[in-house]
Amino acid sequence: MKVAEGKQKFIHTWGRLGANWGINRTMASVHALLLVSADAMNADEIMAELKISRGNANMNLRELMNWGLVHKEIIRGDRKEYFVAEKNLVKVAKLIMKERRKRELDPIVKTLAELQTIEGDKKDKHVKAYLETVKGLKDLTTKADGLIELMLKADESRFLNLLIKLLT
Amino acid sequence: MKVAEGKQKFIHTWGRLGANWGINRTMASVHALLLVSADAMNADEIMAELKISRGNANMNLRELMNWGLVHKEIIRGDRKEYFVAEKNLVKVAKLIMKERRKRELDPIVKTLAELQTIEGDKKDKHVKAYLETVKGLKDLTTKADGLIELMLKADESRFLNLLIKLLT
DNA sequence: CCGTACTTTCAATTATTATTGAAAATATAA
DNA sequence: TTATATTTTCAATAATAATTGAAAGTACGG
Repeated sequence: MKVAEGKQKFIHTWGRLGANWGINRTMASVHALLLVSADAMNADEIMAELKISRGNANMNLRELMNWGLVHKEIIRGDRKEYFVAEKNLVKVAKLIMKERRKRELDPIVKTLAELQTIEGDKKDKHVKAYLETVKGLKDLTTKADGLIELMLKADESRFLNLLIKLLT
Repeated sequence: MKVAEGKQKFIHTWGRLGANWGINRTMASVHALLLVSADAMNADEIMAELKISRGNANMNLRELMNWGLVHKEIIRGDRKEYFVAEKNLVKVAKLIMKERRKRELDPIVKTLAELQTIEGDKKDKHVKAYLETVKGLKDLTTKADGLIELMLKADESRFLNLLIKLLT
């Protein structure tokens, strides 16, 4: 396989991956393109490479910057803005985890706590089924939150060592 | 808050959660409804409760069964089919992880291995950037796969102990 | 076997989400 | 400041995904 073909496939694969994870397909493609590019790229280059409109490129680049996955780079004597992706994929994974935790997990933990405060006969099987499910899910999200916290804090080698230890 | 209201909100919350995770909103709602219901429900009851069509209910129930999250229950002397959700949320989380690993992670690991086999000068910075990203992502997915494996294998208490140990 | 109650399928429709492109806003260099 | 290059916005449009509902398919009890 040639490099150009590999890049194409990589962009496609990452795009599909993103779509399964609540990330817009184009945003994931732009990210993939910048990840496999040696140099910073400007909007026109990205538009040409991915065959997308200026508005689309702009919007998705902004969103990638909001996630902290991409940043602007100024090149002296060039009016255009250039974009670079964070290439350390461990950092990338952590940024994504952090963002999703903030956007999704935190609000859910809060909602579940509210949902536990209902009036009604705790002996009634319907009330019981409800409360057990809500409690179970709250416990689970709390645990997931702890795991994410751990992954975000732990440095890579420690985390790897841990994994190895536990898998053997 | 009354139980009925709590149920409504729970179904809504779980539905939104699912949508962020590549699971169709209605499928998540049906799942939520069965999770908080004390008794098995038939198609008509589910349709009425969620205000969805028969076709929609049928399709999403089938998908939930494919995931192993819901199963049919036969009630003697009743021609209707009844549905029950697995209520143990740790089991539920494991089933979801298993299914998503199968559907997404496995194919990606395979693709990334292919993408590493390119022709070209490994000294060239473009080739280098490409290979480093692909390798980085492969390492990451392999690690993620190991973590999932661990979570699926480890019994709950061991996993909890581990977490506690590491968080303190 | 029937007749009937129920389930499944899927083409057509509706709802949702993503994308375009051109106008407005902004920034740069002279 | 002004002329111009570049970026941003957003209403209109296109693409995608979910939903309906009625017809076809199944299976149960007699």
